[in-house]
Amino acid sequence: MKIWICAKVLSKCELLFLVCEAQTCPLSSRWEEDKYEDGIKWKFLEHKGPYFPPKYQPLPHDVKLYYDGKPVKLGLAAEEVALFFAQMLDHEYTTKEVFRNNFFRDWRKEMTEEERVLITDLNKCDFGEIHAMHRERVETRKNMSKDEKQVNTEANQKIMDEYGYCLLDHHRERVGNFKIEPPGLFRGRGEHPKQGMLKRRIQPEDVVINCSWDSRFPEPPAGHRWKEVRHDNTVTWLASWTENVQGSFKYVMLSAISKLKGEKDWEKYELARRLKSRVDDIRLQYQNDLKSKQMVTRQRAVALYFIDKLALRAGNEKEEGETADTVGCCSLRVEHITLHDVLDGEKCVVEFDFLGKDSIRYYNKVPVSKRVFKNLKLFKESKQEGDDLFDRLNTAMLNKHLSSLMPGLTAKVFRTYNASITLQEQLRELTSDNMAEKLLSYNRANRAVAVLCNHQRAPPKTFEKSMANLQTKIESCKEKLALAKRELKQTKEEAKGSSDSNTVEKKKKAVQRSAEQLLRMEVQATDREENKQIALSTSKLNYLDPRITVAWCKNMEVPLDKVYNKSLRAKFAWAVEMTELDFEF
DNA sequence: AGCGCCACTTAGTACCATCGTA
DNA sequence: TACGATGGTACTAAGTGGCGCT
Repeated sequence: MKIWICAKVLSKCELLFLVCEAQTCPLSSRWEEDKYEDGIKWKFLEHKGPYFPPKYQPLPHDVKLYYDGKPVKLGLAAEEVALFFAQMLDHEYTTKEVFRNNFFRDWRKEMTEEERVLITDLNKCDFGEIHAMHRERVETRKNMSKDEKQVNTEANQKIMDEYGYCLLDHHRERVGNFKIEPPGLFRGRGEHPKQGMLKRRIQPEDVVINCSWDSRFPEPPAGHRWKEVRHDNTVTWLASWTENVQGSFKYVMLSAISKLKGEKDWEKYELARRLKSRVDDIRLQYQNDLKSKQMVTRQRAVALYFIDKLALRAGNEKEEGETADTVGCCSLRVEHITLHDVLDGEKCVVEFDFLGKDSIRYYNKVPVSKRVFKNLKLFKESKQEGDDLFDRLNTAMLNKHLSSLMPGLTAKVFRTYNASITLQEQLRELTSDNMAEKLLSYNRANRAVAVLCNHQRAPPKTFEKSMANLQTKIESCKEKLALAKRELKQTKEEAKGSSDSNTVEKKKKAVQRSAEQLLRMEVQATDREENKQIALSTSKLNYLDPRITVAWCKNMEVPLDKVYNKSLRAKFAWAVEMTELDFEF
């Protein structure tokens, strides 16, 4: 167990104290149990360990690789890796030079001496037969009967029952990712230099187990041992291993609906709310710092301005050649921004164009203050492509400065703060009375946040088609409405003088119904069009204080399940329970 | 200050179950 | 009943940031 030095204890306690102080609503029941002393995450932890993927099933004897036109029956190890490649043949990945080279290098490592001598050129390998077999298997699986699918579902349920839960401080909690990642070919995002490399099969001997010393330890699979069983209650993971492609750690952790994760999430939003009360001062300060004599301070001020105004990520340094070339704020290079004295009638425009996390492109044209603009010119001066824009700054320095302004403050808190405050403000502006329109308002507010945070998605493959479908429906609904209106008019005339108001009422209702239906569909069409390339889920899940949404739903009389699905409601159970009507972020 | 290690959050996509519709 | 669209979930990569060491 670690020994905690005083300075750290103080800062953490201070933060916790401030967080509790800032909290406006009382915590109820499950969320109310006392906190452990600093750094301790649990007192008791018991679980079944991770679930290992099934071992490799050899190919049927008649399915072979062909090399240079001749059939080759590979040994088990090489065959498994060949199957990984064959399975991906429909994917663009397998045509990429880097992917192919990495794959081939790693594949050859799995070959026997004999195979390695024979197979020296990937282009001479014909995976056709293996690929066809794979396609067939996929097809068979797709065509399984209901009963067969049911058998699968039940088997999965059994695995879930056994491995999907743990005992943490007397509570039964769901485990998030209890399955060990199966072997395969590494699929990085963007132009990843390691794409195609073999991701090794994880053995129990690679896995470290973390649990209570006085719990029933998980059993390793028969004939195996764990790498280690430790009892570290300053961390939350149940099992961990090192992944071979990047050498990074992988963890089995609790699910997002667990108490532990929920509390952490709540603390995150409380921290962001604390920023709300300090942000004016902080902005004033970095505006001032733009004039500093110190270059570092000015760079820090401009970076902070970007992080605050544009919700850029911090931008840690990355090891060159190990990952795709992506950047965040502090790692921006001179080629990522273009300065326009005037652009489209606006002065001092900064044009951003770079790849961010997951190699998602960030493109934006932003008018900035003269002072920021002048500084940027200065930072770019006498530098060339490839040079850091903020050459005197890194995320550690930035965060150190931020934490001196407010305990616990780091760059990412600005994203949480700006996302949540944007949602709250947008909801105030956009709200209307009809249910469909209310939901559109909510989605628009959500969308404003997603745009701010640059949360993108690939347009759904069926987008154009389903849009067209919706349009035809709208057209036919329009006709229906017109017809209903005509009928109403006619009925009205016929009913003149007579006392048949009943039929008129009926027709009126029909018109109203059609009109509502049409509106609903038109709203839906708008919503979907605006959403084409924007992912709402990421901000909903990670950036928007759920209490804003819960309070809005209560105030607007919108059922919560219209905006939060079951898992979101579970994840944000704390907010559902504690949020009052007058909650303000 | 800089680095490596570690733990944890944030991210997009592939896949799957379910639903409404032809 | 078969089908495609849709929403939800599983998966795992890719970030952030703290900490201890040199």
